[in-house]
Formats: sequence, structure tokens, C-alpha cells
Amino acid sequence: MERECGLSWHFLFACLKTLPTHCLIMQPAPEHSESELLQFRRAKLDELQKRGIAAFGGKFEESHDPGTLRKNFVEGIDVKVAGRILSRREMGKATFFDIGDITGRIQCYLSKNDVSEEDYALFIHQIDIGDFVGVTGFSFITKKGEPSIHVKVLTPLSKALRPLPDKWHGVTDREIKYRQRYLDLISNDRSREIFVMRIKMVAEIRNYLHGRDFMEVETPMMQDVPGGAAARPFETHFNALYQKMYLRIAPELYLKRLLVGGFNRVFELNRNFRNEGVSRRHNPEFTMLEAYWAYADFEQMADLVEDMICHLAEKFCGGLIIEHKDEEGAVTKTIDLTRPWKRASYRDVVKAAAGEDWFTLSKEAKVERAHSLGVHEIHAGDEHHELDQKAFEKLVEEKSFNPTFVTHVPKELVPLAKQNVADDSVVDVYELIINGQEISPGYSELNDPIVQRQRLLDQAGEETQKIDEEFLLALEHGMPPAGGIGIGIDRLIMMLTGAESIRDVVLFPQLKRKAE
RNA sequence: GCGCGGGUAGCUCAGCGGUAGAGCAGUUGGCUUUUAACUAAUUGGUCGAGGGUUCGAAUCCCUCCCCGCGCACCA
Repeated sequence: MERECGLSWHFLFACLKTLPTHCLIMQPAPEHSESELLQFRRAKLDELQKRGIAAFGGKFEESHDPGTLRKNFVEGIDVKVAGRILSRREMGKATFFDIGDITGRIQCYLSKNDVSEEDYALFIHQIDIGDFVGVTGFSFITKKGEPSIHVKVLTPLSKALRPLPDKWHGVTDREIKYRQRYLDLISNDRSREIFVMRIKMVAEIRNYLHGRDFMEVETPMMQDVPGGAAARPFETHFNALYQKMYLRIAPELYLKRLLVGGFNRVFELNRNFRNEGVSRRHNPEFTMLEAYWAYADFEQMADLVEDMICHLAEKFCGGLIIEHKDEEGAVTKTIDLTRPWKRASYRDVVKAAAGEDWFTLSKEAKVERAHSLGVHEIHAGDEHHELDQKAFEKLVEEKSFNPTFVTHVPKELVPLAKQNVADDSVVDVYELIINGQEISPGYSELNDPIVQRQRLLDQAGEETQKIDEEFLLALEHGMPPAGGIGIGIDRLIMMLTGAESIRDVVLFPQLKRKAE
């Protein structure tokens, strides 16, 4: 006892004496000395290394993951498990501690009976919460019924020089959650669950489409002409070719080239980039699924999307009723995905929300009507289709939580879709609204190169967009009639997990650079 | 870009003109089935940055930085 005590004092004394110069060597220009907390951890690292222990470890052959072992627990078997120490309960001659990772956590028990006095002291004094360790021992259940590992050998695997966030509250500071996502993942169960769910869902979407004979392809993210959507692109410069390039705003025009090339069922599930503002619903780089199915139309695409989203909900959300909850666990919103989903035309849903006579009104009368319905972000100077669209967004989209396929949208809004045979002022498309947001558009794709050129020119007149001549050239070689969809994956995940911000479903959301 | 709210110890937060605080984490002890372990003592702060007002500023005022929410742009 006294020996141990004496050792520790000697050790502490030695550290305090040697630390200042050590810090200067490690950090060339610190503005002020490191906090005491960090100094202690550095000293522990030094001590481990002095004793010839590999503080940043190496190979450790685990028999189980921490969470998997706990889930499928079997008592009385030999186990080797590695993980980060997440908490610790010291009881004199024995210590309980939890190790964990993305799979979950498991409790470990280390007793002085099982290791030398020296090793136990090393564990107590040099190993911290936050360090990675490997444990070798056997599984058992404690008196209180907790599945645990009785540790026979403890192997330090990596020293953490900084402490973990609050063990109870985790990280709540949004800035730390986003900038240092790893801390959020280590300390917040909810964040971990959402990201694991996202990863599984994205994998399942790929499985689902592969199962229906869609081929996943990769098309350029750097494009000469950024097409396929109306959005401001990010610009970059290609040094070798000495030309300006753009990050893609959509893969659409390349996927259609593949339809021309005979790829009858293709999809791409990857990032798009749009140089627009960030918000709860917008991240400048976001994940989009686009799929094209030759000889299908927008209604078959709607069936496909409906089936796929229900499949995901049943597989990962326990059914078609999705409940969004607040931090106290109270249900704030319920989304009912029960099939069949509502389908209604754009004109009908706008009339239902803004009045039967809406489409007969003058611009001024539309603005007045909108104001009376509480919509103030609307201006008489806009074109009719813009006023209609504003009414749609504010009065229909933002208020629709259960799924609705809004069909037959005015053609001005969608230049890449086929016009309706009966009414050529609208196009054969749907916009799927769930959770107050557009989750997915689907088209009967326009494959007439002459009409396509004219529609792009009409739109370019307003938006000064460049026409992708290579795309039109491809269409002139003949593109099969096809249905196409896009699904905003981030928003889909928000809807299915109840995340309130896109930043809660994107691992590393874009943030402004922090000043030096 | 505009408006509102926020930035205090490693983390979670209180303080809002008069000596910078709590809990957890940390350090040193006690404790051999604990689990937000318990328990005693204790360390730790350019109060986001820079100016100003004041005898005195974390606190009031100005400028700037970052984060959140709303609006605008957009999916």
C-alpha cells in the first residue's frame, strides 16, 4: 500500500518537473500552456512508453464486437474484445468499466486477484476513460444481471490525449457535434442510431434496385456544362485542360446518355453540389438517387418509389407509421405511409388549398388571395406559374406530411419531362411530398430531341443557362421512352428517422471555416 | 445577404455592473459485483476576439468571428 502510494507521488513529481519542456518540444508555438488535463494525459503517455508499453498499440485479434457480444450474450465463454473505455467505476481492489464502439458497449470487470499489483496500478493510473484497450477474459453475468467480461489480460491499444465529453449529457453544442462528429458519435446514442440507420437504408436501397435489375453507374461529378436541374453550381478550374469546370448539380443528363447507350435500367446514388444557402433542409453537397427505367412512365416510377420507401420503413422503422419525437420522447409528428399513397394533380391540390377559382384569377387577385391565406412571400410582378408555384409550396407542400404524389405539374417548372398528350401545358411527372418537403420527383422523360432543345432554350432565356449540346446530340441518336426518378436521400432519411435537421443525417455537414 | 437567439472550466450549465460558480470529467485517498457507483479532499478560467463607457465590465455600448433558428435562394 505504502509502496504504491510512494511510487505515485514520485511519478507525479517527476511529471510535473519534466512537463513544461516536453510540451514545448511537442507544440512549437503554444500561446499559453496546455490545460492541466492535457498535461496529465501526456504524462501518462510518457510513463507507458517509459515502461516499454506500446501506447498506440497494434494488432489485436478480437473474438467479438462489444455491442454484438452484449446483444447475443453467452455466459462462460472465452472472449477477446477491443473498444474505447467509455466509463469507469473504481471500487478499491476491483474496477468495472465499459468499452464500446459503434456496435454498442459492454461492461468489463478487472480485479486485483487476476493481475499483478503493478499492472493493476498501471491500469488505475495510466489508463484513462477515452483510451482504446483490448480485453482478454471470459463472459459472465454480475449479481445485478449485467452481461460482463471478467478480464484476465488488459492490453492498452491507443492512448487518448484528450478527454471525452460529459458522460451523461454527451455533446449538445451543435458546433462541436458537427465539427467534431466523432465526439458526437462516441457520446450520443441518438446520433449513432441515426447514422447507423442511414447507412443500412442506403445499402438496402442499392439492394432493392439491384434486385430489380438496375445497374449502379458512376458519371462525372466534374462537368463542363452543369445541367439536369436549375441551381447555381460550384466552379472549379481544370489546370491541365486550362478550362473552367463545374461540380455537378445533377447526374441526369449523363444517365440519359446511358439510356441512349442501351443501359435500360440504371441508377446512381451519390453526391450533388448546389451553390445555395444552407438551412435545416439544405446542405450544399447532398446525396441524390437518380434511377432511369426504359419503357416505363412516371406512374410506374411512382409505384416503384412507393414500394421502395415502404420496404425501407417496414425493414428499419418497425412499420409504416413513422413517429417523430422531441428530446423528451413525446411524439411531435406522425407520418402514415400506409398504401396506397394519395395521388392528385397539381391543379387540383392548388385549387383545394387556394380556392376553386385560383387559376382564373389575375396576378393581383392571386397575391391578394395568398395574403388572405397567410402567404406573404409572393409578388404580383412574378409570372403566373411562379405565383402558382408559391401557392403550392406554402399552402400544399409545407402542410403535407403524409405522402402525396402531386402529378401533372406546369411544364415551365420541369423542362426535362414529357408533355401530357391531352394537355400540353403540363408534364407527365409526379412530385412526391412527405413530411412537408419534396422527397422525390419522377418523370416520363422527354426523349424528343427537337422539343427538348426548344424547352431548354425557353428556360435558358430566363436563367441564362448553357445548353448541353453533347446531351442533345445523344438524344438525336435516339433515347428510349423512359421513366426517371430522383430521391433526395438526406431528406428521406430525415423523414424516416425523425431528424429535424439535414445536419443530423449528414456525417460532416458543411460549416464555415473557423477563424484562426 | 437580412432579422432574432447563443458563445463562461475538458463537457453540461448557472451568474447578467462590485472577490468567476455548480455538476460531471481530472488529481490524491477510502472502498472486491458496480453501472449517472459511493465517499473525503483538491486542481482547473485571456467569461468567442478587439475597442469603448465606468472608480469598477462575464454583465452595459460598438465592431468583428463562429453556431443555431427564421426569411431569401433552392431540392
